[in-house]
Amino acid sequence: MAEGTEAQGPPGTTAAARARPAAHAHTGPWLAQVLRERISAGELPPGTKLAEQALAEQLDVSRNTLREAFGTLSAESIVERVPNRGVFVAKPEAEDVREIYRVRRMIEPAALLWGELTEPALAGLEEIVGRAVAALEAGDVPGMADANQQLHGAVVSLAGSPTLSTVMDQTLARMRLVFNRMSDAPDFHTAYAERNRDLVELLRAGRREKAATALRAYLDTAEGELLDHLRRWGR
Amino acid sequence: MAEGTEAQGPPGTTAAARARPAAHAHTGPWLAQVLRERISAGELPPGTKLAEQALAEQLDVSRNTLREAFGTLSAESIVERVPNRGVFVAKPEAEDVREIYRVRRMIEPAALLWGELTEPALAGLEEIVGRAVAALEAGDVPGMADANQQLHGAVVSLAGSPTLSTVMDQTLARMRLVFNRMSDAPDFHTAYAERNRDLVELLRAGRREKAATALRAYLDTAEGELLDHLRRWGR
DNA sequence: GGGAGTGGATTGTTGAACAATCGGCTCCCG
DNA sequence: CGGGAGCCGATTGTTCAACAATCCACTCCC
Repeated sequence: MAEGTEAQGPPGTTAAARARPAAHAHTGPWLAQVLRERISAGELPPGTKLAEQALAEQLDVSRNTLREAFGTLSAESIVERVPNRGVFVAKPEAEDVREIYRVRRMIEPAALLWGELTEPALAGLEEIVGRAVAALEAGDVPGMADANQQLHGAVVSLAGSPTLSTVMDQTLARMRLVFNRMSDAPDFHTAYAERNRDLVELLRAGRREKAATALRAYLDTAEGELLDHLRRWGR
Repeated sequence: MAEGTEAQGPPGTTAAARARPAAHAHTGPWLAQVLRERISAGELPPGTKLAEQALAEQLDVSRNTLREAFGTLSAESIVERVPNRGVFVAKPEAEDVREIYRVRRMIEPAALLWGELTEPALAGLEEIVGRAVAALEAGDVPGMADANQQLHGAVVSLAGSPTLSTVMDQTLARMRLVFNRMSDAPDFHTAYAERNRDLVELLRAGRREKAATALRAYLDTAEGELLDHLRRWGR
């Protein structure tokens, strides 16, 4: 998994320089996306220092442009900026986990209660649940994690609000950081596939309040387990 | 209200250069804040083009630093960046108003339903309502607008989540842009002071579901009126 | 009168320079 | 031998100046 999917390549004509959208258009956002992917993928684990000069020449962009990308990522809490010290890949603590779940406990049930339950949206949710169950039976843990995140993202998208979907995406990115912190990630998602299925069935039946309540309980226990594992395993 | 509160002054020794936090620490965020205030205050009305070179020398910062501030503001949807064309003060259209209310209709009632109703929080809400009523009786329209925004911000802060509070702050900033678009702002807020009072009373009585439902209805009508006025007066 | 072509202005990006600050090292002193 | 003050190198924060790419408006030609 080292080549092919990753858009490696800066503007210049040097080393690994290919597949960049265009020379004179948005290198900043492109760069931010590259870093996002590398961080989510687990290389650049939490706590890693991102030195400006080194990274700039490795990615073959100017220090200025790299700085712009840092600004974006720091606004997303994916990266932490310490004045005069540098930027580091965010290293979520217990408080960060609590904040993540505070957000999720608000916007996910809200979307269930008040979002627009169109037929295609419901079908989409069921499709995702199907994939999660398939991954479960195949023992494909990363696949389950993926499907799980997609499901919760799809739930929020019921609200029909790009703003809230963005917030949820960023929150899920922070979740990935939390998982990256725990080197031995137990199969957190195994137990949740079933819960997700029940959730979508409640939605299909139109029982929104019940679904919202169940989701809140679900998020409560998930937060608790995560905090436990963080206490025991996370440094 | 032209001097004293505004932190005018860049790094150099030139013209209006005073009261800057520190030379070698965060001019970017400081600059973003200056622009935010100028935009919210109504100078730099929606649609204004923010030319890099002109603004840079007027504020006595480098074009690079100004660019960083633009990045921040564009992430907040306060400013719109058009590639190779420049940045403009955001000019909210009907769709933007709908998006604003989609967000508010989710997170405000959610905070009412599931936020933590501490005694000091309730007292804070009541205090804001008091100020709004006072402003109403004094005919102080800007004061009412202020209190109104503060109230809704305080509602969301019941969720206890910095992330959601930030989202709400940015959403309220976009609301201010909408009002700035409508040169003849009628007394939108007059009718809402009373509704706000009822809302807080319901909360005090512990009737959260009722409060949430009322707030959603409130937001619906507010959105409708805003869209009407935008159709008739906007542009 | 309408459309292609051209010139000027503005943005996107880079590179290098300098000041400020931090961390670690050495050296001195008790 | 231990501990703290002071210095040095490395990194970050900010600015300046240059160049390429793009767009807008104007002119000119048909």
